[in-house]
Amino acid sequence: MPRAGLTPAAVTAAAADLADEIGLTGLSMGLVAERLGVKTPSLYKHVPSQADLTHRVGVLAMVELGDTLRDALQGLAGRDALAAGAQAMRAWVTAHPGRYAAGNAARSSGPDDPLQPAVERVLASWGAMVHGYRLDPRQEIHALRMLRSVLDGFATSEAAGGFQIDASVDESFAWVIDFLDHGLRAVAAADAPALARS
Amino acid sequence: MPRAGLTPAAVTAAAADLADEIGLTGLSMGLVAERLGVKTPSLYKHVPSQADLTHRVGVLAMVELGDTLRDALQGLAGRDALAAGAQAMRAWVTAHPGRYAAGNAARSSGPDDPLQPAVERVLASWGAMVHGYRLDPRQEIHALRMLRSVLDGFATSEAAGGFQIDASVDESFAWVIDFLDHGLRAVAAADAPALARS
DNA sequence: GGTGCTGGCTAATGCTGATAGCTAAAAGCT
DNA sequence: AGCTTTTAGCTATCAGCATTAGCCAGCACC
Repeated sequence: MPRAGLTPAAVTAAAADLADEIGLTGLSMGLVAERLGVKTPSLYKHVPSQADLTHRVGVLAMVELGDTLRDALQGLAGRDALAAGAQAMRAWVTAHPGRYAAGNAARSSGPDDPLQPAVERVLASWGAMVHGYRLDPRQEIHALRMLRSVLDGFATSEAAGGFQIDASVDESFAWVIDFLDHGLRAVAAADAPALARS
Repeated sequence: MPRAGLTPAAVTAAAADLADEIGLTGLSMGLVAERLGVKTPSLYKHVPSQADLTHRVGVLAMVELGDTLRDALQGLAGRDALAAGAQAMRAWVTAHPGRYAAGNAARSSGPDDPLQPAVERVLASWGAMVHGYRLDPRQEIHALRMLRSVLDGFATSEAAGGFQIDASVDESFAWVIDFLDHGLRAVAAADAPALARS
């Protein structure tokens, strides 16, 4: 019997794919093993536990989301960056709901946990989207938290099938981006005099 | 040995309390039984399965959240309603994270599922908050979805300990409410001429 | 005060995560 | 090539939790 040639990364990737297909809660070691053409105990040669595996899926999710956002924001600022980043985030979460759920559920479990930098990269992208509006620095953190809340809430609600009413979700999303853009521009404009005075 | 006098509602309440304390994922039939001073199999005389129990917790959550929002919005409109409703929602979710998680995870499982009306009551409260701004009716659904996204995203992120940076979450929340209020008023003002014209 | 329902119990099953120990495939060395 | 060492995958097994079966005592109602 030839070897399957698994690696921790391969196991994580299979688990992530499976999580996207059947949901994070439905994930089991048996299904991951079956997907890889291997018996369940073999997985433990590459991954210490199921908890660790889902943690790895969460890290993978944040790394991929960070890459996606970075690519989407290349060379853009202001409204363009907001629209592109938000759309990229929504599309990625819609395509990878299981991964995203794992990423949200993951908590940092040590000083050299790769989750930390991955999350920071995502936050940095959102920060860049906000920073393009040149707000009062003291307000940036609030705007960042709002942006995060909106994007996460929208993506999560959509992925969970929460938008039942018969109205285009695409249209709603565009409306939300528009709303945020106008609002952020208004905040920036209101700050400008104060900054000029100081 | 005297009887414990359990009911489906009592079991659900115990499960909800436990979910708030240890998290929805940590919930187990054994812990619920222990909390009630009973052995595990006894629970099945009142609840058909664990899946059904968590579903009941989700329904309870939506009913309670609906009541909370209805109470908070009594006699308020516009900015006051927005602020009161948002604060009430945030406080309730922070106090009952396990219930809320169950409510979000619950999917309607039949035509006469009490989850449906409970969710609709919550949506109706959010709808009332939005309706107070007198938007173009075609935009209300988008505003409602945005409001839902923001509130859900903010509460979820806070409950998950996602706001790590050393800045007041209270302050951020107040800022967000302010942002939404100004934005919604701007949208209403932009619509007003169009409505007058028609 | 008997009778039927019903809520709680103990015992047992099945599934899933996880460990122990074996074997054979790969990798390295001479 | 042939020998040794490492290690990936296997079978067998255990442990924990959800769930079911079947028994028995408390309580309601006559």
